[in-house]
Amino acid sequence: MNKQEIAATLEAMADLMELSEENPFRARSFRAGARALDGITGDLGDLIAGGRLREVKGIGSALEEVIADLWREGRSARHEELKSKVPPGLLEMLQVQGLGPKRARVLHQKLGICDLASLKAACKAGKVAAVSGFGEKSQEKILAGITYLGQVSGRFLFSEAREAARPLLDAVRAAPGVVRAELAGSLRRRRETVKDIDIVVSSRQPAAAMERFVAAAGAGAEVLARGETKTSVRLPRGIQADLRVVADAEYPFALLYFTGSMEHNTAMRGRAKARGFKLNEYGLFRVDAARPSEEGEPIPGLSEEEIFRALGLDPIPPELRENLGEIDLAEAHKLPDLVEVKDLRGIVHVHSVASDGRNTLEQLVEAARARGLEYLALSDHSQSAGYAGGLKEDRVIQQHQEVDRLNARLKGFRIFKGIESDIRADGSLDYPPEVLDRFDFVIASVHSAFSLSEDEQTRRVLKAMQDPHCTILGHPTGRLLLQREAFPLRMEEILRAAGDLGVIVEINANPLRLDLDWRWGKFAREAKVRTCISPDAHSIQDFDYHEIGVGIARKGGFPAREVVNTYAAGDFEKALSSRRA
DNA sequence: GCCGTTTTCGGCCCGACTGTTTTCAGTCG
Repeated sequence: MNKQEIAATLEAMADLMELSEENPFRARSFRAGARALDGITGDLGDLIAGGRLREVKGIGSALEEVIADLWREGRSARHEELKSKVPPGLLEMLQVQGLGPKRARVLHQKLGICDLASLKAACKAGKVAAVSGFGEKSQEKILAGITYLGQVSGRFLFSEAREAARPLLDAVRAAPGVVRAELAGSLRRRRETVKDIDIVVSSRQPAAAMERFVAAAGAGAEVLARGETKTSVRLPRGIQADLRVVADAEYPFALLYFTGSMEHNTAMRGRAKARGFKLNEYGLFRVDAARPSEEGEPIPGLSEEEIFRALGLDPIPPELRENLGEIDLAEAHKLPDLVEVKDLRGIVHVHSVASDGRNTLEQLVEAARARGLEYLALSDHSQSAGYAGGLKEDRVIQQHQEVDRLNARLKGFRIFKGIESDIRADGSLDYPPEVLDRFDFVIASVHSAFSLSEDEQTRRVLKAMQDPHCTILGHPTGRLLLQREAFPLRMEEILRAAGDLGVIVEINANPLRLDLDWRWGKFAREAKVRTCISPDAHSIQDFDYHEIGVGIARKGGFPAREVVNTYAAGDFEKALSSRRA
């Protein structure tokens, strides 16, 4: 098994432990172990062989043994034993919202329910409502949860979620009594995909804010919960949106709490506790050591930044609040500088209607200018991308004439002539050299043969980068998980080669972003890789993906030595040409 | 099961909401 598979197995084992009513803290340890495994840099095999796995915080002797077994044998006796105690279908039942291990177990014992299918049948037959501890409402909720599971995979693209969130946030901000309101959660952290929309608001009239929120969600939305401080709705397109209302004095604490990942928050609370505080979404309290059970003295008037400082930390930007090492960096005053929206000068990797984009070149230029950008690096699909209306040579020439006309007319804005050239299965680019010579830059991307082995895929990409025309390596770790465009690649090798060759590597909407940042960050810095933040935009709306790169790429070298689209147009052009020189 | 500027034993983040109860357990984030 590889590292990811082992982590997933540990999570499954934790579920199984909860289903079989083992010590809940043991289950928690397995979950922590899965996360710890995820955060390991370097080769897991080396750690295991060297007997150094136990040095990883959160992994002790029991987990070490299980992980080593899974790594070497692909199985663990402990896992087999757990599985033998629990019917396999019970695991999938935990995915149903509102159904946890305790109640899943009750249903199994009382009704013999052992999977989603039998659960659905029992609900329809009204048997679930008759079980003690359940009722009509529970039964309905479970049924709705099963239906929902079948409809939605559960995660949404950043741009889609942000678009859905905007009217909700606007409506809440306009509600009477509202002081402050902001997006929180994974949207504020700018994850490429998010599970739900979180909005935090401070208001003197909570009910009014809830009212506006529900109204803005529209008639097609389903209200999932509505209390005094929290309202949850499911929007018609399936995204859940949560609104939390707090008093204004509590706002920074609520924003902090609802922005961080669960792991980050847990770590922050643990840190607060270790320092004699209690941290929750309402405040930071100084705990009296003599009377630890009492509420404690709240520390008034802190901003979000000051909360970090009170805990001995530099303020951690939302994009980093994932508990992947940022707390240690903040303590050591070593947080990296992040690229901000205002740092971006140009937009790279954009498709127009000439291939499979939805906007004309003029529209794209206007949208880029409206965002204050100074240049646009145009890259329609190349000729072998028949599925996407890729450009044959004659259309390339035609497009270049159009770009020349526009550039002559535009003041203070520049369009660069590029192409997203398919990397063929054999690693070659799909135009002859004399055509590739016509472009200011060439993005080489994989769009086919995703099922090649990691070894074959790596060799293929390495070969494409050898071509002197290759300026930029397009979305090297797969474009989007949701579009199933992902492929295995040995990233360290790729980054090293890119550094040596002067090839710019795209960072764009990418489910492996954190791997790039944290796990390979040190390596990439050593390899001196240049990157560009790319939205791989197929429409003006996709420009939002540009902002996913914000907070990722580091100024002056983490993970990249340079982020080329933070440069002015002239320097960007030099960065492009430095490859061919 | 893991961990230790409280501890090698005894803790382990914490609060809201729901549905089912008549004071609370389960679930979620």
